[in-house]
Amino acid sequence: MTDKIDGKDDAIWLHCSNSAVRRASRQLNQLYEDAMGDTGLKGTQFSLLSQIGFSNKPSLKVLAETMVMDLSALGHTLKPLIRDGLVELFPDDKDKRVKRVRLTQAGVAIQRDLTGRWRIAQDRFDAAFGQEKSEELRHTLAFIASPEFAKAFEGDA
Amino acid sequence: MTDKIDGKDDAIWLHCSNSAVRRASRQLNQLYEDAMGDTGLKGTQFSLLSQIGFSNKPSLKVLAETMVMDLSALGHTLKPLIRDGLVELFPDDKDKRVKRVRLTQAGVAIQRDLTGRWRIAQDRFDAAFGQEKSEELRHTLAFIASPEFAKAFEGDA
DNA sequence: GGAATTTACTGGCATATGCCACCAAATAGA
DNA sequence: TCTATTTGGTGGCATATGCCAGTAAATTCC
Repeated sequence: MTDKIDGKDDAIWLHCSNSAVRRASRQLNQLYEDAMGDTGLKGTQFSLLSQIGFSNKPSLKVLAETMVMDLSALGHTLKPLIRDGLVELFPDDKDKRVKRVRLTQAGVAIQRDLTGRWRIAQDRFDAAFGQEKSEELRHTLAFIASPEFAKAFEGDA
Repeated sequence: MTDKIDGKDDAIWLHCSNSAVRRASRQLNQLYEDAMGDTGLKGTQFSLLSQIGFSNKPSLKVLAETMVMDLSALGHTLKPLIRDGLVELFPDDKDKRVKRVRLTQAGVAIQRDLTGRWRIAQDRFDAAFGQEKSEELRHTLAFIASPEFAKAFEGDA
C-alpha cells in the first residue's frame, strides 16, 4: 500500500499537525524575509531582538523558556547577533551562573528599523488572511506553545 | 523606551504571525519527537518519508515545491536519509537533469513503524486541542502554505 | 562546613533550511 | 544547427535548533 493510486493522493500535512505547522512556517519565513529582506537579518533574529527589547534584561534561561527554545539553541542563535554587536551578555549581580541579555545601542537602532519593515509584512499577512483571523491564529499558536498545552498533551493519562 | 515597565510586558509572537508559527513549531517538534523519539529519527524526517511514500517517485523539484522547501534544502535534508539507506535517488528516463526519489524497502519499513508512533502523538494533539479544531487548523496552515496565499500576500498591490 | 545534587551555561556534533555560485541538460530563438 | 536562456541539481557557507557532555556556581543534606 506504499504507493497509492498515482499522483498527489494525500499529504502528510493534512494529517500531521506538526508537519502542517512546520510547512506553514517555511512559507511565512519566506514571505516575511522577502518583505524585510535587505538588512541581511533573518526573521528569527528579528523575533529575538524584539523579544529582548520587550523584556527587561532577561537571563538566557528565562529568554529561552519564553521563546520556547532550547537554552543551548538560544546561545547558538545569539552568537551572530553578539558578534555583530547588536546584543550583549552581562553577568547577574546575585547569581554568578546567570547571564543576562540586552540590546546594544546598535541593536536598538536595528530593531527599530526592522520593526518598520516587519510591519509591512505583517500588514500584508493581515490583509491576505484577515485581521481578526490573524489575531485569533496568533492566540491559538500561543496556546499551542504554552506549557499548559504541553501538559495537556503529555500529562493527561 | 527600550526597557518597558518591568517584566513580561508584551511578546513578539502576539503581534507577529511569523514568530508565532515558529514558536509553536518548536513546541510541537518537541512534543512529537518526545512521543516518537527513540527511533532516532526527527519529525521532519518522518514528514519527508511519509510524503515520499504518499507521492509517486517525485522529482526533487516537485517534492521540494510540495513541501514548500528550497530545493537545495531538500537535497541537504535527504542526505542523512540516503546515507542511512531509507531513501534513494534515481534518474528520470526522459530528462537526464531530473532525479526522482523513492523509499527503499528499509525506508518503507521504518516509515510504517514511525507512523504508528506518530499516530500516538497526533492523537494526543487532537485530544488536547480538539479533533475538529485540529483538522481546521491543519487546513488553515495548508492555506497559509499555499501558492495562492503567497500570491495574495505579495501580489495584491 | 563539606559532599551530593541541582542549576545555568558552553561547546561539540548533527539535522533543518536557505542563498548563491556553478554545472549539465533541455529548450527557445535566429 | 548553433547559441542564449531556462531548468533541475549539487556543493559551500551561514543561520536555526536540539541533544549531550562537561563546568562552575548555588543549594540541599548530613
